[in-house]
Amino acid sequence: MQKGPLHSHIIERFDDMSEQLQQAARHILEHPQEVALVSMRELARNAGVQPSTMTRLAKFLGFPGYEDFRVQHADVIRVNADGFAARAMQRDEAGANDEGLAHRMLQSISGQIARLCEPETLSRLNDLAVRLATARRVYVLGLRSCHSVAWHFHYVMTLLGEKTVHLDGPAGTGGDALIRATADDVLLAVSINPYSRYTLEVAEAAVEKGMSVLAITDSEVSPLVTIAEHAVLFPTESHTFFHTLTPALAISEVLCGLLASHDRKGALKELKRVDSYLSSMNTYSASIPRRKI
Amino acid sequence: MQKGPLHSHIIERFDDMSEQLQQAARHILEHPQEVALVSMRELARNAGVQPSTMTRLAKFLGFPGYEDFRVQHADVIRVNADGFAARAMQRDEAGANDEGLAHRMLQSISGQIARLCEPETLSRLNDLAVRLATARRVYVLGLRSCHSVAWHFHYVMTLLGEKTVHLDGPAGTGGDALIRATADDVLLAVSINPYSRYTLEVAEAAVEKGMSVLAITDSEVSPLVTIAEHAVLFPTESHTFFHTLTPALAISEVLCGLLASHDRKGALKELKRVDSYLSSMNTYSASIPRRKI
DNA sequence: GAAGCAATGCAACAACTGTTTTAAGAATGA
DNA sequence: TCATTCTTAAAACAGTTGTTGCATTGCTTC
Repeated sequence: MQKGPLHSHIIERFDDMSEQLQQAARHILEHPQEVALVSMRELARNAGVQPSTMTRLAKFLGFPGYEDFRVQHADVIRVNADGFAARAMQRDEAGANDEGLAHRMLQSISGQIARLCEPETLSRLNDLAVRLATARRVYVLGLRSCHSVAWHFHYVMTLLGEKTVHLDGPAGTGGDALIRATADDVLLAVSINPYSRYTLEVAEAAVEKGMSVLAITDSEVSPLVTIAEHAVLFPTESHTFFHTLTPALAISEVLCGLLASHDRKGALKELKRVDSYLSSMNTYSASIPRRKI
Repeated sequence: MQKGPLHSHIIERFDDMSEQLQQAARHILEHPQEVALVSMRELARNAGVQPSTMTRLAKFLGFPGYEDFRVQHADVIRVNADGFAARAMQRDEAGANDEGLAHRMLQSISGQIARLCEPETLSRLNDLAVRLATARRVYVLGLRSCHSVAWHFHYVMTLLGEKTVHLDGPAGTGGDALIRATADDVLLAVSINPYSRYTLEVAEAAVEKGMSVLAITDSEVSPLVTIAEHAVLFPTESHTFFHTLTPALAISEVLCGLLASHDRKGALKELKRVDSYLSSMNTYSASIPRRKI
C-alpha cells in the first residue's frame, strides 16, 4: 500500500495527539488516498470520528485548515499518476510573478515531454516512423501555430535527402503540390485544436487520392485521428494564454531521429553532401563577418 | 498521460456529442484524475464549460448523475495507486533499438528543458522579456534550423498585436524590412552553431543602426553574444545526427508568456479580436469539413 | 419566412461542505 | 474537594456542491 505524503510527519506527532485525533490519524495513515477522494465528513464517518476532529487534526499538523490538507494529498495522486519529473516543483513556487511564470512554464513543458515516454506513445511513434520510412514521398502539412513543427520536420528531413515536400506557399497554393502525389506517398499532417479547416480539407483530399494520412495532433478525438492511419498525440496545455507546441516539436525531432537511425549509413552520406555544399556556399560563419549590407 | 476509465467509451460517443459536451469530454480525456480530485464546478471551470454541461455529459454517457461518474474515476485511482511499483520499472529499459532511441531522446530533451530553470537562465529570460516589452518594434530573425523558433515566436506575438516583424522572405529579401527600423526597435536573433552568415550580417547591420540586439543562441561564445545586449542560452545536444531545437522553442514560448503576462488585459483584448476575426473567416473546424477542393 | 427543435446559459434549489462556536464532560493537580 | 485545563460532541454557520427547470439562442426543415 502506498504511503501518504505526511506519513512520517503524522507518526512523529502521533504520541502528542488526543485519543480522537489518533483515531483519525490512524485512519488516514492507512487510507491516505481517501483524503483526496471523499469529503471530509465521509472520511470522518469512516474513521469513526466527528467532522470537527478532522479539522482539528489538520490544524494540529500545521495546516491552516482541512482544505489545504486535502490539496496536499490530491497533489500526490496527480504526481504519482503522471510520472516522476515534476515532483519537486509542483507547489513550492506558485507565485504569480514573472520569474515564477517562466519557472512554471519550463517545469511543465519538461514534464509534458517526459510523459511522452509512456509505452503507448513510443509505440505510436515507431509506427509512424516505419510508415514514413516506407513511403515513397512524404508531404508535410502544418498551418498557423503548427507551421513551425511541420517546417522543422521538413527542414531536418531535407538534410537527409529529398523525400519530403512541404505543403506551404504564398497565395493559398500550399496544397497544390499534392497534385503529383500518388497512393505510394503519405501525408504527415500536424494540427491542434482549433483545427485549421484547410488542413482538414487537404487531409481529406489526400485520403481520396488513396494516400495514407499520418497525424501529429493533440487529442484522441481530433478529426485527424478519424482519417489517419497512424497518429501520435501530444499535450498542448500551458500556463499562458496560448498552447505550447514544444512537445510537438520534440515529437517531430524524435521522428527525424528514428528515420535517420533506420538508415544510418545513408543519413551520414547525405549529411556529408549537405555539409560540403553549404560550406562551398559560405553559408556559415564562426564570427561576425565583415559587413556586406 | 494516464488514461481514464471511460477513455474509449467517451471516444466512441464523442461524435454524437454537442459542441459543449465535446469540450467537456475533451478536458476529461486529458485530465481524467481531476474528475475525482476536484469538484464538478471547478472541473467545469477548468474545461471552460457550464456546470450543467458536466451533469449532462454524465447522463449522456449513461450515468444517473455526475456523482456516479466521479465515483467511477475515484475507484480507478484507488486501484492504480497500488499497482504503482510496476510502472516504476518499465521506465528503465534503455535498449539500443529504435524504441529505446525515442525514449532516450525524450528523456534527454525533458532534462534539458528542466535545466533551463536555473536562476541564471531565468533572470536572463526576464531581462530579454523586459527589453522586448519596452521596444517599439521587434524584428525577429532566425534562419535554417532556427526558422521554426523565430517564426513561432512571431506567430504567437501576432496574436497579441502587431509589434513584431518577421525577417524572412523569398528571393533573399528577408533583411529588407530592417530598412525602416530605428534605434527604438530591437532585433531578436536566433542562431546556433554553425551560425548562419546572413544572420550575423543582419545583426551587425542592426547594431550599426543603433538598435539593440537580443540573442537566443547556444553558447556563451556564440558570435551573437558579443554584440547582443542580452542573450539567453540553450542546449542543443541530441542523440541523433542533428541538433535539437526543442529547448529553443520552449524559450521562445516562455518569452511570449512573459510578454503576455506583462500586459494581461491588453493580451486578452487582442486575443478576443483575433478570435472573432478568425471565426468570421471560418478558419477552423471541429470535424472533417465537406470537401471543397 | 415560420415552426419546430436541440443546444446552451442562467438562476434557483435543497443538500452538503468545511469551519467555528458552544457547552458539556473528563482528566488533572493542589 | 474544587478549580483548572484539555477533550469531545453537537449545533449553527456561511459557502459551495450537484441538480433542475426555464428562457433564450441558433439551426434545421418545412
